[in-house]
Amino acid sequence: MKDEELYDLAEFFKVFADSTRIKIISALLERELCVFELAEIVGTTQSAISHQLRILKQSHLVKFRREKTTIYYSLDDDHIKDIFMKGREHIEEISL
Amino acid sequence: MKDEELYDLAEFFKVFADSTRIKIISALLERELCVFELAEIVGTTQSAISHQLRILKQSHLVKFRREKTTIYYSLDDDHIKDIFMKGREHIEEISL
DNA sequence: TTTATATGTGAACAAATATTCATATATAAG
DNA sequence: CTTATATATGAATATTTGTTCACATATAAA
Repeated sequence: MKDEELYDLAEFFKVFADSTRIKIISALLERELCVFELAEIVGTTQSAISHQLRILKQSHLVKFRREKTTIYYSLDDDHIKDIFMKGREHIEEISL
Repeated sequence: MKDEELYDLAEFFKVFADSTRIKIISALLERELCVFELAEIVGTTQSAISHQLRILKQSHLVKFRREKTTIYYSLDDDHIKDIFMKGREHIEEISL
């Protein structure tokens, strides 16, 4: 595998490697949510969420739809859930 | 899911989120390797590899066995390969 | 015990990154 | 056009993190 591909792969995993973003992903596993709701659930500011959503969009982890002034975000891809779950499994197993 | 679990999950993904470590993981998908070999393959110093291997050990991503003065590292868990592969699939799909 | 080889580690520096704050933009309603 | 609401963004700051360098440790052979 080429160095460049491996670099991109590391960049991709960086997106999961932050607790704010992983909380956003976790919340979106349940249902689509707007920025305001995400801020409440995650427990941070609207601005912080918006910054992180930009990263999640750029990495194609979330998609969104607009409804009047509200923008609803949801997970873009089934791989996201798969990877999230595999991570959970690993953590469960090592803590047995 | 609890905040603490989500925090741990983000910590876990941080391990994949660095190009040196992902190169180490990629190399170990093929076969077990010693520190010196890893340094050559990855293209960095023995010290840098050793530092990163410590992180990989702490996260239970690699295991090792000693043979005289040489220490051979290998992947510890099938989840590692699964997660690696899912990441690859995602990247392939978004670049189509 | 001395020497050689392989690996581990602490401190320091540089680079990357998340949040905060203030402000900007976008959409819809009046 | 003005106002209200929801979201986005730029700059600054603080924190985290990876590598380098020098040195320490571990194992085995002489």
